[in-house]
Amino acid sequence: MQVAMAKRKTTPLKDFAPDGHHCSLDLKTTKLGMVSFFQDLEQDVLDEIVKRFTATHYREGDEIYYQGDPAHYLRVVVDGAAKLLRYTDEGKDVVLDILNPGSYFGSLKLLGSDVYTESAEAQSGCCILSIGLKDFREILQEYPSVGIAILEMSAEKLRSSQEQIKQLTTESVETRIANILLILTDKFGEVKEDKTLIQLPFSRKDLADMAGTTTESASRVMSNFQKEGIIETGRQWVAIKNIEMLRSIVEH
Amino acid sequence: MQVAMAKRKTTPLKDFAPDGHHCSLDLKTTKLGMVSFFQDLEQDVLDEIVKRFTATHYREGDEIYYQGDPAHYLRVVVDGAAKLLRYTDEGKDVVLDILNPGSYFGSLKLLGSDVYTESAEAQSGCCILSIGLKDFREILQEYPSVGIAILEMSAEKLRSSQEQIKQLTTESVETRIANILLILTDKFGEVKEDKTLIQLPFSRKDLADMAGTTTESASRVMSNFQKEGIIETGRQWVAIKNIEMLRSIVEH
DNA sequence: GTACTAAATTGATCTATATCATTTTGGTGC
DNA sequence: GCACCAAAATGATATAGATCAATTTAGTAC
Repeated sequence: MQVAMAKRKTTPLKDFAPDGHHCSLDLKTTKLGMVSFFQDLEQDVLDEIVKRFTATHYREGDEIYYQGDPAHYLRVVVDGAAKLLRYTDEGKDVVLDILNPGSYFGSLKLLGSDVYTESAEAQSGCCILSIGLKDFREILQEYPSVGIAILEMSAEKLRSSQEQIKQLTTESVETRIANILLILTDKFGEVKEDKTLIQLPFSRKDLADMAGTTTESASRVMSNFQKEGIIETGRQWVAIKNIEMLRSIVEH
Repeated sequence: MQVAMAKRKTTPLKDFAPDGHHCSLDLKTTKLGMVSFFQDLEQDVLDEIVKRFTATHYREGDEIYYQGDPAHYLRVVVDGAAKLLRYTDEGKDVVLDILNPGSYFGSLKLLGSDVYTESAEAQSGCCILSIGLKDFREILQEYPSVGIAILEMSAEKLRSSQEQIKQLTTESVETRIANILLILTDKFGEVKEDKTLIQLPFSRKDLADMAGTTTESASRVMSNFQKEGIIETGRQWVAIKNIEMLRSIVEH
């Protein structure tokens, strides 16, 4: 698709899960097995469970669900990235998380009904598996280990959300952004020769909405980081050149 | 204990769960039944489960556990209030939550070992039940409904934590404080003649650490609220006189 | 290569809130 | 009633980061 021979600078991001892409059953199984709450299961059990999931492909920017919608599904990212956000009345978006393959999201309201409290959107082209909550409840009852694993994952989510609260109330914008870059490197980093490319289309606005600041402030911080040789960046992409310096900004 | 006959102004807070107080078995059972993850169980099953919990009484200010400690217990507040917080290196505390009776806290790390990522402290004199994680795991395996209930409670915690993130990044200090007052009224409000007393000792510093601001700013906001007749307040206590005005501050 | 456009940058203010420094006061113990 | 003291309030000032307003530029399409 990309006739890469120009020396002209184009986006270094790969065009993953592009249009017309289809999530194969194989991919489904492999990826679902990766998700930690299924990782203890036998292969044949896993195969059975996979059948109960439906795969859907989304293009970058597609809405997966919208806050306020009735919540009937639990979802798992198998390829690409999804973003969880809250829109506020004043039009200020808050990005709660960017999910990498293996992460679950959606609802866990197994009894009674519920409504999504956040929206989900395809950050890149992505494949998402979904399962109805009734089906998932059956799985839980059959395989208690799944329940225990998901309980821990959800505790982990709470923890990282609390960490975010701490950061917002105690750290400067620069520190918060440095921290976000580290987290994204962990989740989406792809090591190139002399740098680590964050394999994810994301703009200054995304970054600002994650850090709880404005695009302008995010831009200023990123400009400085680039001047200091810590990162290399273009439109919608960032590569980390000196992760140690980022760490030292966050540490202290 | 309190020879209440003076017209002198004293703290309107009750001296609940005072020194030497002892949590009775009855209290344990009643209160534990209230906790939503046990509320579906039969009485005799509940009785069995209660036996596996240990009750401990803490005095106001006591440390329940400290961040970094190995995490072996799941706990439930049965009386009084406990505070979850993170201490930062620079000495800025962040209050993550104030827990009322019926709330659980501590660890849910059922496999492997873990370390507390926050500290817990008795906000008032309080009774706390605790159960070892191994025991709790057995309960989970025996009663799947408990697992499902706790999964939902933990999803709910995540949600309120995300709401906090939204507030921190989009709302003013005044709005955040108004919101905290509403939440505390919900959890600890006790209706008096013309006002609702928040039955909980908590200082401007606690409030500031909850709102992600400074004691001075919190104090200024509270002074204004008092001038406008929205609240009545003294040392370590607040009563709400006009909850509608608080709501309207938060709404818009 | 040229034209085009949304993303990103940069600069000049403005402002909410932090910070620093006192003073005042609520509540207790005597 | 009076003394005491930490909590709370208040005032003056500083500042990080928001806001407003242009430019510049990266990347795409042709």
